[in-house]
Amino acid sequence: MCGRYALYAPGRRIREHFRLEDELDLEPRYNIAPGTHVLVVREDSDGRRRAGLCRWGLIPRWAKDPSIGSKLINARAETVVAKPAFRAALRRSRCILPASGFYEWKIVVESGRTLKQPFFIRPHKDDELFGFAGLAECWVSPEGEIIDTCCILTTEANALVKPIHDRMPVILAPGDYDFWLDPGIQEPEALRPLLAPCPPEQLEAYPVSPKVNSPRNDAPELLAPASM
DNA sequence: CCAGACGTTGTT
DNA sequence: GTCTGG
DNA sequence: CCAGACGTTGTT
DNA sequence: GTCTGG
Repeated sequence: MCGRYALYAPGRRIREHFRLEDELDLEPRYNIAPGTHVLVVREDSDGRRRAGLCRWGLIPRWAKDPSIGSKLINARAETVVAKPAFRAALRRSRCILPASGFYEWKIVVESGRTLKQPFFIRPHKDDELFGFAGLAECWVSPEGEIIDTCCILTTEANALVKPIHDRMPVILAPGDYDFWLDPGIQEPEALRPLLAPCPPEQLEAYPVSPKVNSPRNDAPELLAPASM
């Protein structure tokens, strides 16, 4: 799955990679957790790519209780087409979440004790960026409060991630960004081929300190390789 | 038909 | 144990 | 994902 | 809003 990630690339790099119209000024983040505001790339009505912020945790339009958002942080690519909670967003409101890397926890049973060892998974190529496939939805509370929300699609783990965890985020090929964001594509089955696990050669993984467990710890040292 | 859920992950 | 918040 | 709270009443 | 279960 994808329940924690990082985005520390300079705004200039993010802009280049995602071909954004506007300047970006972002603080680097090493520990992005659900429930917080995250950067999303969308296509506006003029076909231009725009960056925005959404709360991570999708709240469907029809929800009366926004706390459902804390459960809808991921959508399974294999079943997303059929799920009422994601159906509308998949048709009309796809987005991409820029990332410098993501965390997965490996369950390690050692002398009878169960430990969860966090790993950081990043592009194998230095300075590269990930674009996670995402869905967005705008929720309006009964009092009229507007909340932009999003979630991240997940898929089966590829060969590199599998020893750590059996799920991983959908990492789009840059050549697929346009198609994924195109609001004209309303036939969800046409999007299927984009949602495969990315090639393992594009990734590298290494263990990091359990300091990352604490969602409020956002220090750059979280990226430091740790021994297991 | 209406009522009630609508999700993923991991663990048992 | 289970839900909420970050 | 993990961490941390999880409740009501009455009083300040 | 839309699907599932009764």
